[in-house]
Amino acid sequence: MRMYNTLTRKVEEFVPCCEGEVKLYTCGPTVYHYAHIGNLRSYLHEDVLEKYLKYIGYKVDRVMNITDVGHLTSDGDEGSDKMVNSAKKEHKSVMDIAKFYTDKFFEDCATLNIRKPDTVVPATSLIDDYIKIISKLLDTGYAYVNGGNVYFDTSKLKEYYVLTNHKEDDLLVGVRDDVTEDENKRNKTDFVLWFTKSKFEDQELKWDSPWGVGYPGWHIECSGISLKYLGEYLDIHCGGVDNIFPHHTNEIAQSESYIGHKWCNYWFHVEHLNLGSEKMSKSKGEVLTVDTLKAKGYEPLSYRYLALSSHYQNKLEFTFENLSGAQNAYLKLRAKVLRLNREDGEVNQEMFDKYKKQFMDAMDDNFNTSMALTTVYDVLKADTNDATKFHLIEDFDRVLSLDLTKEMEKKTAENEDEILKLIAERAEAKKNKDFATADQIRNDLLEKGIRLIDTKEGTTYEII
RNA sequence: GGCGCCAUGGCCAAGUGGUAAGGCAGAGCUCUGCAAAAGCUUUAUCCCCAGUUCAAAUCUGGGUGGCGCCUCCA
Repeated sequence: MRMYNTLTRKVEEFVPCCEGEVKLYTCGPTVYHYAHIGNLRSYLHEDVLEKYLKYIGYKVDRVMNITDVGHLTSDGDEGSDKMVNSAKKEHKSVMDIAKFYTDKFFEDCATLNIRKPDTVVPATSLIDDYIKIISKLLDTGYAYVNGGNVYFDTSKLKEYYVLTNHKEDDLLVGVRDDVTEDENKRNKTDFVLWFTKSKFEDQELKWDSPWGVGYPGWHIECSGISLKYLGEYLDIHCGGVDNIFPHHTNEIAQSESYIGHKWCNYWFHVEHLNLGSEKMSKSKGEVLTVDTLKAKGYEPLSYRYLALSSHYQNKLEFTFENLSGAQNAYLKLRAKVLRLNREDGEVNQEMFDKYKKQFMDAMDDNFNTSMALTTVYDVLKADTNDATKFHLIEDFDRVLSLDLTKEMEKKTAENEDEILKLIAERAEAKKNKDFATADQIRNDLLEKGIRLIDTKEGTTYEII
């Protein structure tokens, strides 16, 4: 399997630290608002990554954090915590907010068939571990205390910008108007490990520490959680591209300074979903979520199909027009698969192996999900029996998770008897060449949201 | 200002040196009372200019356009 590694900026063969096992860490959500579909694009591709690793036989140990503390609106002294802001706005406690949005996040993931990692760790659960790491960084000279906060000293590193090509002199600090520069930093790339200069009014988010009552900086949690649950050697660390700098860069700085050797070998980053004209202003509280898609009548897995149809390293343009196209394609594909007669004979092993190889070649090539999807279409067109096709697609769906072989839920109308009676009346009318009556029945039902479908086997209906 | 990404038919999107996958939409045909569904058929020289090469969408240089990051964001 070959994958792009942000660390080396190359596509390279994946070799885990321990044979047959993969240690995978995912930067999880910050739970002070709903996850929008752009957030979910990352988790969706990470889900494919995890499932494909398992598909090719690895034992995968995956950990995800839940950021329920320490995300500041600004890194300077004026900062306030987003969790606290959210809680204030919604008149709830911080922990209530965190729980509400965490549950909602995993509910949305489930809707998109994104598997919940085995280990999910709230950032607030490991404060002692962060303190231990920070203490050692202070002891070894990688950190310093100034103005009440503990900072990481980036000048102590041989190389700080391991994930990007930045040069320190070129970095603009405070490039955004709403960010104030922290005067306590020795170097402009230094970052906070522990805050005590807090203006929080809410006591729930403060902990005692050797440096005073405060709270951890927002990079330390990922280092702490990962080191605790996955050990000192990590295989793959994933996240969205926007995490590359500064979050992941700082994680590497902290973790490697703490453990004293290389920490993570592969960095997997998912590009952004471009909301473009559909962009909804977060400040107005209009976030484009899975629920938004549902409310607009979309089948949520259409979004998964849309995401899989493009490469995770490319930006994906989201418009409802694109989603509609994906939905058409998805529903047609699913119907096609369900029409296969899975019992029509033995699986042709030669064909099975041939297409499985095609699928794996696509996925092995830096997760070319678009080609993998094309393989599904190739299977449907292949010169073999339905049983073989069905079992191939069922096999691929362990990774794609598009429910391709799952029976669609047949929605039964409450007044089904009545509808069936009308269908029979219409059939009778058609038989008598009374097409006016037949069409009248069909149109009447259509107005009530029932569409009739004529097939060779007779007429059925669907609820629109 | 710095770093980086991208540019393929109406739309989405593969392909990264050997002569343009696939899907959606559209069109035509078959089937059908009509329609729907289904099936078949069908639609491009790859932003521009120059270069390297027997051969370039694919490599190099220069443009143009779009986008991201540079202490909120996946």
